[in-house]
Amino acid sequence: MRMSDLITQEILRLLNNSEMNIAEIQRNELASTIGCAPSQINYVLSSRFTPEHGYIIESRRGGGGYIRIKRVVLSQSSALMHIVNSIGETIDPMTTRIVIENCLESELVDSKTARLMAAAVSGNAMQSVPVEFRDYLRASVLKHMLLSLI
Amino acid sequence: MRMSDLITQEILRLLNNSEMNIAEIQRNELASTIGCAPSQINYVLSSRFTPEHGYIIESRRGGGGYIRIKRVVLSQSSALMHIVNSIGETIDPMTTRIVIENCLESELVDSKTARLMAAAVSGNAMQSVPVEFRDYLRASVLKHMLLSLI
DNA sequence: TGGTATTGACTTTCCCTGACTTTCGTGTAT
DNA sequence: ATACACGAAAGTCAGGGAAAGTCAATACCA
Repeated sequence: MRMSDLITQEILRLLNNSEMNIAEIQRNELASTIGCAPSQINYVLSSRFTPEHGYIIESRRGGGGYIRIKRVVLSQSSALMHIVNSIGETIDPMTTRIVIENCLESELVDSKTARLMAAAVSGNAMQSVPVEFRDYLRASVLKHMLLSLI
Repeated sequence: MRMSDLITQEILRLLNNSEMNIAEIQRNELASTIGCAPSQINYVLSSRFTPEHGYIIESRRGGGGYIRIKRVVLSQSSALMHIVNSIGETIDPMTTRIVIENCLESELVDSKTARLMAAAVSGNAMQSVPVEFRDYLRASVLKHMLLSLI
């Protein structure tokens, strides 16, 4: 059994025990009970509990710090998941516009949210990064925004 | 529960009990009822009740001294404009978090919108662009999103 | 042999305290 | 009245400890 699997298992166990689908851990504590390097926890989180996998992570450093893993529950959100999964590594402005309009028409988002997302990935907003990165960036930002709605 | 959270809670309670959005405390007294060093109060004030967060502090030393915390309420659009203007060419992740939390606390945006914006400018979303561009990008995206709300 | 795991060193963020400083009000001597 | 002393607040700052984050190097497979 690999360590990363043990960690994954433990986090899933915590999530299943939680009504709210929230697991809150202390990194060092979990690392020592499992017996691995603390940073291994980060590896597992960033490789298996990403937004694409349907999880949201938030954390806090310092005394009394924590890492909170939220599992996203699939319901109406499966449609959003589907859209997210349909977006590849990159996306051009035109397709982006279409995706957002589709979300609006299918009432997955309201018009205010649609405008917000459009603003976030607009050409203007991205002028500060070189052209060759923009399609990657747009895809990533768009996906993260959509997942945050779940 | 961390001390800083207790202090924060107490100040917010006082603010909510006040018609005028003003909380007046005596530093040493509050510190001793909560059970912390007096300077801890200053820490909390300077880390969580800053103008950035929408608060104004005034105080007086000596006998009968006090600390007065005022919560500022602005009209929505002017508050948003103010925030946008306060964001420079670049913005780091921590400040970003504060700005978004501030918007949330002052009810300029709802929690869903806050999450969306946070997702859009998250480190994860920006991993596709080189580090040296990220602070510029974050500032630009954030400002565009906020302006879209007006 | 190329992707996945794992580690450890280093960094950053956050919390908390205590020693010291500054400011303010008040009482007192002149 | 004036000046001064003293006590009672709040302010500042350096430092230490506790936690999480990052990253590059290495080890381990299929």
